[in-house]
Amino acid sequence: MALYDFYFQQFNEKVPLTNEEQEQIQSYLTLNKIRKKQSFLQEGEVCKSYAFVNKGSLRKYSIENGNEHIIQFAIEGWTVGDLLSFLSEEPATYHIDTLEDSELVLMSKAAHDELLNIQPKYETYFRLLITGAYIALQRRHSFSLSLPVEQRYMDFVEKYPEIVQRVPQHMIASYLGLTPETLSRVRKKLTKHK
Amino acid sequence: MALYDFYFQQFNEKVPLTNEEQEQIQSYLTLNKIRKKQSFLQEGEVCKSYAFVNKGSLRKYSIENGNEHIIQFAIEGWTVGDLLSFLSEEPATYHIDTLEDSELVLMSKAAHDELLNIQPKYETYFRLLITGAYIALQRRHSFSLSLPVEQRYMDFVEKYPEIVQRVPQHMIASYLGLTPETLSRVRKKLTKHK
DNA sequence: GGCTTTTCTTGATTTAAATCAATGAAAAGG
DNA sequence: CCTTTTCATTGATTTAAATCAAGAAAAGCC
Repeated sequence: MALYDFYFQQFNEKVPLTNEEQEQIQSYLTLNKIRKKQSFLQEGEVCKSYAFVNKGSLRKYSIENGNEHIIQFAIEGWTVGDLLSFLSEEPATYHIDTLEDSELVLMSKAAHDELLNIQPKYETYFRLLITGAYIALQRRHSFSLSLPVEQRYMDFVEKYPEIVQRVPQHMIASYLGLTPETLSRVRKKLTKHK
Repeated sequence: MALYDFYFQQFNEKVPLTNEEQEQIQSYLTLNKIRKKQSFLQEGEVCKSYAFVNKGSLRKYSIENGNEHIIQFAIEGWTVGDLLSFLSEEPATYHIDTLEDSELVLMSKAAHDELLNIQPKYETYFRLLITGAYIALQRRHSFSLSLPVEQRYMDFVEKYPEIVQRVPQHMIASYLGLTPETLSRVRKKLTKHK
């Protein structure tokens, strides 16, 4: 079915699959539609599925005494979930919800475990997925330690121009660890010097 | 040989190996001794090997206009390397050097690639290694966005008491994204309220 | 042991960002 | 369409941490 085309397009870029393998893996996937501003995962619940974003956008965040801190955005082609909760089946420490009407391709924990056992290419795909995420996160953390706010914002705009278009500014501020007011002032300064 | 015992002890905790498998993997490893304060990797070089710390300690850091920012410490049982550089064979963006006399178990890129192809258990080991590192980094990044300095320092002390003993305080400050002066004052405040 | 270097602490001052407060603009929703 | 939220900007003030500066303590080395 065309429903999983995008998922397998991304998969094949990492690990090429035969048609049979693709059908095998597809049988473990389910589709899930969620409307805008609905919760996909709440802190304290177990993250039962890992999600690939077919359509729409989500945010992952933590809440620390009333303040939301956005950890990650996910748009089409990205995956999202609370990995620790998913793998260990312990309560999640993050919240995940949709920013727009979304369509998710879900891999349940049971499906994930079984595929790891029976389909080496799935393990390779997952390894590459996590490796990429780790490298990106390390870069991001490193930047947040060493670069001034202006450069961190410019880097974000350059790297994720689509997210800048689709996500409210105050959420990007939260992602960068700033208040909305500060980001507004940073932007003002940057447009002046351009 | 006993030289690799500690490496395989850690490996077996993630993925149990038979003696034959262990010997097979061992034939791809090399041992490396480095004296205190020597470089293991410099920015701009390609990270030719990923290192497991048998003995000693290292730090990974970036330099941004003269300022060092410590990304990671590695003591016995940890692994360290510039993962992006290692996998892509592009120039490293990080520096890595020893803090004490150290002994490293090295896996070269060629060995890594070959083992991934011929020994599924090595792939599983590596997947679990990176998965753990990713989860830990996400937690750390999340804390650095949301927790006040005091709690971040307490969390560090609780999680890595050994590193606190062995590493100069100003490097811990750098790891936490603080100046040495600020960390000194944070510590003073914490001992008072205890 | 004494000398040098590194590390840590403390104080005074500056600076960057948060907070507080208000207004205007845009988007969402009936 | 109008009303209500949500969102972005701007200004004034406060606050936390960086910076600047100096001295004390500890560690490393001939």
